[in-house]
Amino acid sequence: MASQSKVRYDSYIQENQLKSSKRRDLIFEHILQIQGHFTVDNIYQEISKIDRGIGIATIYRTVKLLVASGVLTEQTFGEKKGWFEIADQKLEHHDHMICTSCGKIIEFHNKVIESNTYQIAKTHRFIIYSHKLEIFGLCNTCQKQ
Amino acid sequence: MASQSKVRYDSYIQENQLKSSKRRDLIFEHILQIQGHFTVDNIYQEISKIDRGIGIATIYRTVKLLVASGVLTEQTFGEKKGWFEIADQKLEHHDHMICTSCGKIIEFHNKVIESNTYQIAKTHRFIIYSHKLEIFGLCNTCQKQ
DNA sequence: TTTAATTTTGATAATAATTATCATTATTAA
DNA sequence: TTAATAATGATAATTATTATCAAAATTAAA
Repeated sequence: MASQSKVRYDSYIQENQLKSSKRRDLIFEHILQIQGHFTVDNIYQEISKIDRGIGIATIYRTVKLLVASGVLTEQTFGEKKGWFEIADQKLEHHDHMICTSCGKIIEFHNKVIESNTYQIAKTHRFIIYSHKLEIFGLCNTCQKQ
Repeated sequence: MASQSKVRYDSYIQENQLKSSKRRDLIFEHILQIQGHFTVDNIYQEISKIDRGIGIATIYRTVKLLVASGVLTEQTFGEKKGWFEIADQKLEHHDHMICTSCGKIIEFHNKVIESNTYQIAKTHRFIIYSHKLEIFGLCNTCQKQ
């Protein structure tokens, strides 16, 4: 259900006494359809086709709002720009394997890594807000070429 | 021993038929003294005090060379700029816990996480070049405030 | 040790991603 | 319908980084 994102989006707007707007709603709806990871520019290119006059600043503002409201999470994947994706719908966290040759991103989840991550934080009396494991290397397809 | 870095530095220069230079050597020697993580600007500020006329472009170039030669590794720590540190001298990889309040970086190593990382890559027939686990949150000191 | 080829350098322009500014437009509650 | 305030697009500003280029430094050869 996409409704978890919707609740987060609506609540955030309500709780911060923001006003609604057609363009922000359009961006939100569009992002919900996206599978996988994307950049601000990706969305800007796509939405520009539908809504001719939209400015990139609005995309930046909306994506920032969606991160603040918990709808999206941001990563850098070692690059110096933001990559976004829909926040985990379930409670299960996932990590990423990034192919440095073709850019493919493979998601995975590992319970052992997960529990050890929490364990090590506890040892250091560290409160976890978020965590990410990134593996860079060659995917199976690229190895063959 | 700092000699592992020295070997890497010298070999890289030799193998790429580069010329030696006083300023590059100065930056290299200076970086070897640094404990922990730093940015290009950190080094630029410090070296400027010793060598008045050095340009920031030379720092960028040298740091890039040091990464290419394996003396340094680069991370982003979720920010959109590069953070550097001396590459692991031992074979043991380490990860980072970053306090989002004070910026403190705690290093740690966990064998179970490590082996599971390699295991999951194997499952996906993925060849690992590098990997990094970052934990963001509140350090013990900041929790008390 | 002069020369010639090549690399390194600093200054600065260019680029990329993002944020800030500001006048105009849209939304909403009264 | 209006008054207050938020949202928007255009664009300037900012930050981190890379590219360009003429001058200086280095090195190998004569």
